[in-house]
Amino acid sequence: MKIYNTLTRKKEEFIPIDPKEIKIYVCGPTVYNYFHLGNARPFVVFDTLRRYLEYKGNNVKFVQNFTDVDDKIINKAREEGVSAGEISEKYIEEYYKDASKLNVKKATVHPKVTENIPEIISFIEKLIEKGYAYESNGDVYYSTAKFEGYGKLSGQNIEDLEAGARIQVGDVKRDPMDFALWKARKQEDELAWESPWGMGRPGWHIECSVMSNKYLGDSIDIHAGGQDLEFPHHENEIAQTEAYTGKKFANYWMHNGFITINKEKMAKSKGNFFMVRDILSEYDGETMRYFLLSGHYRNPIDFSKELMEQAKNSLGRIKTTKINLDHFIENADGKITDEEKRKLAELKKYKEKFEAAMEDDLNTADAISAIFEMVKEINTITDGESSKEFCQLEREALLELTAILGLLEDDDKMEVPEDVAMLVEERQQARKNKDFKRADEIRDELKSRGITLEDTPQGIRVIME
RNA sequence: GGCGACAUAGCCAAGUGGUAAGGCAGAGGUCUGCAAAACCUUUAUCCCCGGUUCAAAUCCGGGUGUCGCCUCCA
Repeated sequence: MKIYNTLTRKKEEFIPIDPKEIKIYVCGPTVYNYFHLGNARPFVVFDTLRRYLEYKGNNVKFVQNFTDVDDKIINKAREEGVSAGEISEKYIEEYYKDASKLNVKKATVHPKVTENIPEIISFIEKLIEKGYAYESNGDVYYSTAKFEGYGKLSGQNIEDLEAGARIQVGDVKRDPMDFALWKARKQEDELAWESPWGMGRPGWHIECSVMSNKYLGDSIDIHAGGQDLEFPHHENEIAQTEAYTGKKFANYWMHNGFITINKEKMAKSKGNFFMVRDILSEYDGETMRYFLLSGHYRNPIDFSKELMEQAKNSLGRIKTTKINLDHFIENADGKITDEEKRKLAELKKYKEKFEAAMEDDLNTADAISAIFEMVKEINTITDGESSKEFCQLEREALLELTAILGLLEDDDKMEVPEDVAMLVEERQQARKNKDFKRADEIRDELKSRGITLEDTPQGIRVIME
């Protein structure tokens, strides 16, 4: 598989450090609110990466943290008059709910900052010992000038960054580019822990270095996150971890592009964001997931209602094929014929195209096109005459691919309610008696309840939303 | 000021040297009591200029436009 590596700005063949266990770290959410669609993109994209690697037979250790110590959490707790812990616990729960709607699997480990304070403290102590960090008034700062490779991920150099002059120069820092590893407590009600430098809490960047190191070891295969984390967050992680271990931190750095609205980045600070929770009231999670995978992960995707409608209709085409197969399977019989075996073998070419696309830096847009080609083929070669076994095998072939993208997993077939079944029966009688007026009435009535009736040569089909 | 990304049909979107995938929407048709679904047909020389090459959407140079990072941010 080829992966575009931000570190080298090139697509590179992916070679795991230990083929028996691929190690991936993805920066997770700060849990002070529901997450918005922009936050959702890396969750979905890298979940898809994980699914593909697992589909190819790999064992993947996937770590995604929860940042449960942060100014924003503390502020929210103050606003609501509850503890920071209550806020973070609540939104961790809500994260799982929304993530599950998006078919994002749980990580192998979801570590929290609050559970790793001793590790963070000893990590910082070692950085001080090695001369990469210094204490100042109860804070601890990382000395960027000490780390030779600083800027290698983002292509920046310290002089240019300083010239940017957007960084606050404080008395406490020796250099404007230095960043906090540990922050002294400023108010009594702040979340704080005992440390060699007094009461305080970890800075933002150190947590990912520590948790990645603790759960995945000194060197990992892939570190991923949104493009906006490239600098300074990931740059700082490299500086911390490599200073600490003396080894290369991550071999591959992957960054997803932004979700935009009217071409502008969706961000909480801009106020132009849509919570996944809110979008779910209008579109299901799979539609959102499809939407997020319909373009290449490194390109921006513009969010709008119109595009969500397109996504819904597109995904609907794939779903319909599955529903059609289900219907054939229910009404068909028999073993696969030789002719059908030949046709089934033809479907392999779409699987090959799908894999080739995924191998090429996770090109989900191209992979989806392979699914559509397969869908068309299945629609063409399947009818009421097809054997049951053939239909079942086609269904498997289709769902094998959609599962890699985390789509078509909502398989909860709803039971047709008694009253609906009776209306359907009445309509069938009406049609038999050529009372099409009554038949259409019933169909319209059910339609208004979100139930679609379709007459097929194999009998009536009831589709419920 | 420094660093970077993008520009393909009405819309979305692949394609990084060999003559434009796929989807949505639209139009026409087949099928159907009518619908739906499905199938068939139909819609582009790839922002502009110049260069390299037998050959460029694809490489190089220059422009124009849009966006992002450098500050919390996925």
